Amino acid sequence: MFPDFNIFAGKRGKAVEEHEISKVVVKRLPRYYRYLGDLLEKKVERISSGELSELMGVTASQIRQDLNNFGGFGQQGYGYNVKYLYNEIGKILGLDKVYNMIIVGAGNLGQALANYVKFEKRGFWIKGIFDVNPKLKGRTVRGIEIRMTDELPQFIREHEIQIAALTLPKSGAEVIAPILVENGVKAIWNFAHTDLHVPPNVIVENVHLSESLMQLSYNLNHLEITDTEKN
Amino acid sequence: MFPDFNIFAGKRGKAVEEHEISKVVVKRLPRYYRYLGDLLEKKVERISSGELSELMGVTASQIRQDLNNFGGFGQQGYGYNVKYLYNEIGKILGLDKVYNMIIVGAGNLGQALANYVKFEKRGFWIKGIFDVNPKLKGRTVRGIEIRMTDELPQFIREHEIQIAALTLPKSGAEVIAPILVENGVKAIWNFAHTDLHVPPNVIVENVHLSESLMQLSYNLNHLEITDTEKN
DNA sequence: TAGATTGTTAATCGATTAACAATC
DNA sequence: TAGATTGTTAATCGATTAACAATC
Repeated sequence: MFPDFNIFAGKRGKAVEEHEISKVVVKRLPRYYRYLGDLLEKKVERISSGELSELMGVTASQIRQDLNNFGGFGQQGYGYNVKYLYNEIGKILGLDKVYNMIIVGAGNLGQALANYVKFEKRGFWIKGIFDVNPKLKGRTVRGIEIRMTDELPQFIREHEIQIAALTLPKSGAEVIAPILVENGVKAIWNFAHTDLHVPPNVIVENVHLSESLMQLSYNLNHLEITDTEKN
Repeated sequence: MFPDFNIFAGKRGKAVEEHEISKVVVKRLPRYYRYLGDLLEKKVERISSGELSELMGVTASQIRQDLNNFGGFGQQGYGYNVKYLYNEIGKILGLDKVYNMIIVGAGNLGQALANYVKFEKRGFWIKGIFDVNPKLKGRTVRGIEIRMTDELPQFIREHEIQIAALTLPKSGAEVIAPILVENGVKAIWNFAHTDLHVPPNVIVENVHLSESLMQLSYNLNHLEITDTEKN
């Protein structure tokens, strides 16, 4: 009754042409990916933008617009094949590839990242952990030896590291970032409380935890009047 | 030569009236706060929207528009007094208050948060750490004892906990969230890979690390053509 | 085929930038 | 006062939502 899965395979040709995708769309893709992954686990085969919109609390229009930035993944009268769409978004996000990654800063946060096994499942391989503190030298986290930061240049080159997570204090991060870039790191996942200055061909993705907590605190203090009055 | 600092004190009256501030403005406030804090440390007394815009890489217009959502903090011909503006944004963000906080999930990430001393400096006091794993019972992190989650209801009530950081796996987080809410927690800092469903008067601030890494990976794979061709 | 739902265009809404009069 | 810079209005730009023809 519903069209065969294979018909989807041919559709991708359409999407090849490149155009700049807005940041806000890119930000929503991982969430689509997560919901589709959950649906896949529940053995859901197909879903319409309407159903997905209800599930995710966004408009169906937005879902269709977002997806059509990358090509026509759906089918009129049918909706979207969950598995196919999941895989396609995975490819768009670059999750079909493998990345060599290091963690610089072996404190609690760095170790938390190192221990987060799921990253490796998604193709992000942690090849090394570095710190400035000589006391940590030689210790291991999940089998990965902690090295000193003076070994960084050689290590990055030898292991073709593309991604570095920076879980150091501000001052350390600012010293280390240029070293990473000089030796070929293409993307920095920055947990330090500072805006790193890097060449335009290097990606910086910031995770500013204290800023996130401040947003929470703002919202806690600015609940809708009707709610604050209830108390 | 420049007007006395005290003249600023009277300006706040203007800002009292309430209107809904857009999410994107609120998101920028902590960054302003960070830059102003840095300027303060450098003993900078005053700054114009033009100078700040250059420092931060945003337009002066945006800075002035953002600030004027909350009132007139500047002075024509002078600019903004750094210390005053820093304090005012702090108040807007609710950083002049004190919050009782717990961490639920004593894994690496939970411990990383517990060890992050700066939160306490900003008024976020960590009163307890909880986990489901009985092996962790009684251990301490930075002097704070790890308790079992069945103690949560009583603890939240007794210590008037307003904020809970959820550093548990998805399934645990979904079970714990309603318990937190029932017992009076007003805001959840959610690190679990799931969208929590809570009543509208409860704040949820999400930190989805894997989604952040996916954004990085997207950007790594979609650099400007000119850059990718260079290689 | 008829019904459902996409892909896409057009309308609306909101956010950013520009411009400038007000004013310190 | 004259110069500088804000606060704010108006213009532009971009993102979201609505609507519907295309089509499976």
